[in-house]
Amino acid sequence: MLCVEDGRGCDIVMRIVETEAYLGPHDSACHSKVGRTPRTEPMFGPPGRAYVYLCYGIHNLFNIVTGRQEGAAVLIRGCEVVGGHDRVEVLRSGRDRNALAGPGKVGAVLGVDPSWSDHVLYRPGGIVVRKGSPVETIRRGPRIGIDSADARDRDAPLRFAVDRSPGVSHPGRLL
DNA sequence: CGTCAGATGATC
DNA sequence: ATCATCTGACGC
Repeated sequence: MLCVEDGRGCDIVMRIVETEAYLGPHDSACHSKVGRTPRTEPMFGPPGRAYVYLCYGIHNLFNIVTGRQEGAAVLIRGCEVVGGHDRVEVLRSGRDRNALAGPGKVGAVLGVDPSWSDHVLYRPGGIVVRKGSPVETIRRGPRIGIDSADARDRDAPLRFAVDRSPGVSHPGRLL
């Protein structure tokens, strides 16, 4: 679960339904492959924090840093909005009420930009990650949009999605 | 259903 | 030059 606490009683709550794993410098699809730079530095920091970057000059993609100092992170690719719909609807152009299928949409609703990198996600305030309920079926498949990676990394099934959730992008590319 | 172009800007 | 995307426009 992902909670946005704007401090005005209009919090947004969303269920994470699609993710991708980026394993570290040895993963040719992972940003940390270039080593420590101003942009990738957050990935080498402590886990449980955010890594946000601007993608294609338009979309801010939201990641959760996972490894200790290893440059690993999880990209949040899809969510279902379960609370604060009124707040969200204004921000979205899509028609499906609570489905945020695609990392750019998730980032837009979260209202993040790269200045959110390093934000602590396990304490109240701003954006908080909470434990959700167990899920019936999780499907997996290759990651999306990483064609320039080595074939081995490109084909690795490191994308995970809740079966039949409307918040999952590219459902046809799951195994 | 599929593919494709264009928008758009930080990065190294 | 590259790029972890989205949308709308096509064609089948």
